[in-house]
Amino acid sequence: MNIALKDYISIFIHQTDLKITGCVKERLAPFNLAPEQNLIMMLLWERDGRNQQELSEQLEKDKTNITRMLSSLEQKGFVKRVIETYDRRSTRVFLTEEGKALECDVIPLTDEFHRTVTSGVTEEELAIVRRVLSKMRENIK
Amino acid sequence: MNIALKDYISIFIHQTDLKITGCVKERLAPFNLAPEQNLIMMLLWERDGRNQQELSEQLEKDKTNITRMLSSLEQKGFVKRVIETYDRRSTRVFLTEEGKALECDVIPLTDEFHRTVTSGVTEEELAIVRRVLSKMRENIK
DNA sequence: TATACTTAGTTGCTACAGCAACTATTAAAT
DNA sequence: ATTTAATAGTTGCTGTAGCAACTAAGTATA
Repeated sequence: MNIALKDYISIFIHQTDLKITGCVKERLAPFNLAPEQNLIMMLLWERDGRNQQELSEQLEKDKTNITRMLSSLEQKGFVKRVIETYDRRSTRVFLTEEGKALECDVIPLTDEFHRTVTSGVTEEELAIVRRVLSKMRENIK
Repeated sequence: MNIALKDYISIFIHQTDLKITGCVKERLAPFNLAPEQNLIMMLLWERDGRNQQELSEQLEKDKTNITRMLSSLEQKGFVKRVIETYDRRSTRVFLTEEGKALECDVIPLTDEFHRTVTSGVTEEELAIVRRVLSKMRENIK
């Protein structure tokens, strides 16, 4: 092979992402939350009553994913969907009491995970990583 | 929100990975190859006759993924599976003529994509990104 | 040799991920 | 006012991704 697989930075990023997501999944499992479901919850803990459109934009995800993740979260009893009165196409997503209660357990966990992941990495290095990844996104836009 | 979603480097990496993979998917679509299927093909172009165990290790993927991706590649006519005579549990994976023929189209494409992604990024920056991502993997091992 | 352990691969399950096509509803244009 | 556009969300499809449990086959041990 002219270029080894690991030399493709895209593959390196991809595999790193998988490891990280796998670890997050493990840590969230006790709370019956999947990683991406947790991102929705984080947005709702900040402010609930958002519609799916907004969640889709904030998470840069296809709206179909949002639909399905919310169905799961609703089934678990963490959120409820309410049809918007003034525009019946739109649904607003609210936290249940159970969903609200998760925050105090999960936020410390994600913050602690962030510290674990970045331990031994300087602020400068982290800034460079952010800048380079942003540049890469620009490059393929 | 105390920490915005984008401030979690894990999420930033994840979203970057999704953008990159999405772009790779588009570019490979004309060749009827999905991104991860292409990784298998790259290993086979280098040397075919590998067994699924080896592909699994090289790609750091669960063996179930390998099984399913190979089924798809086999159905497309790019590879064929042959049961190993000396150990009938093992199957060796070989390229078909059609599979071999893809190489000369796809390798230049992936190399060009790599150049596109990394354009405007210095070798030093790239080295830092690799080092930091490796460190992160270590941190959660 | 018979039993237990190990290994290679498959199948079933859940969770993303995004495209295409669909319904329902609202807004805009003629 | 009626037709047309656009918008919000859902469903069906294919492709990852990994765990658990399984079959089949080979190895080790009593």
